[in-house]
Amino acid sequence: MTPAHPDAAHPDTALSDFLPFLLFQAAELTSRQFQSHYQSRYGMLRTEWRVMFHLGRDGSQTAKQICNRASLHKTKVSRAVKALEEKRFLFRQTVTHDRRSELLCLTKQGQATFAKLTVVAAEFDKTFEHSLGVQDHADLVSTLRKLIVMHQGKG
Amino acid sequence: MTPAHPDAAHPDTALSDFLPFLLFQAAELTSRQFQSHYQSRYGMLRTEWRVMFHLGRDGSQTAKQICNRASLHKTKVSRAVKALEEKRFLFRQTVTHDRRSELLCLTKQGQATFAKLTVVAAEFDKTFEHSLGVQDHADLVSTLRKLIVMHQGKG
DNA sequence: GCATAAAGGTTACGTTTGTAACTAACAACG
DNA sequence: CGTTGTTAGTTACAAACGTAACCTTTATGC
Repeated sequence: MTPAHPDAAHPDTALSDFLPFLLFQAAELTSRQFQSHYQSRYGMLRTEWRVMFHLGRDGSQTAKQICNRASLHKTKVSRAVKALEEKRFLFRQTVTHDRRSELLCLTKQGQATFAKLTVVAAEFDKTFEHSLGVQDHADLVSTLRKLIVMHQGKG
Repeated sequence: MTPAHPDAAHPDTALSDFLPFLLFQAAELTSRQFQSHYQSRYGMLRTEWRVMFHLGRDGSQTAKQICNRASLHKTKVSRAVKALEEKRFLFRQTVTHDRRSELLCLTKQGQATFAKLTVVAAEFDKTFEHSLGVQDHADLVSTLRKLIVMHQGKG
């Protein structure tokens, strides 16, 4: 249909693909497909769902911890927390020994919503396992984890 | 250091991780690290570099084709093209048989910049190959390509 | 041919984002 | 203690983004 490489110079050193682009594209396409589940039903934004996921999975924690674990910028987290708070999905609990940071906790409603979304997310994840195969899916997750750890803290 | 899972309910069905998040995190961390190469030296934005990459790799093509191949929204591409044009990295060529779309072509300067950036990108990609191992790196690329193809056109 | 619909792009507008500056609380050191 | 520096988090502002509306040009139906 589309003629490939109409006028590109293709030396042997050419880059057939750039990993960051592939990652971005895969992330974007898969994220978009799941978006409707939290956006239309609960009015949540992507970052809000991400923050909720971390709170639901790892339990109450400070904003800073979420930043580190999810590689999210602190202003992004700050705004998502505010939004989730206004929607009564989480509340803040002051930590006695350090009043700079607050412990973020899911409310009953937040926990319930997390539970529902997690079920859908797990099903969504299953579709990857199904289409890629269990082994390739596991390998992908494992490799991505390595990549993330390696690039953590490199600014 | 940080106590894990202070108060999370963890049934067997719990989702240990969500693939879209892993993809996003990996994409974000790796993209950010490469950003300086095109941003500080050439004043390019991420989407501009992406558009230039596609033009350099696959040759002159229309905006629509870039949208499809890179999974980028048409307004994003439109703005990136405009910016690249103003920086004299590309020019537009009207296609005789269909005056709605224009063929986007890299200028000499654009080609030169692409060539330089591609070398750095290839080196950057090599670091992945080195840290993950050749086989795992190849598997990752292959799996990501499958994922992308599968989710292409699912809106 | 003329009306209608659809495709390729651009523009307008409101929302989201990132950078930088800021506040408040703690830590270190004299 | 008091000064200085650092950390957690918020806010201000400008840049970038997505949705929807728009303008052209091409395709379709009659």
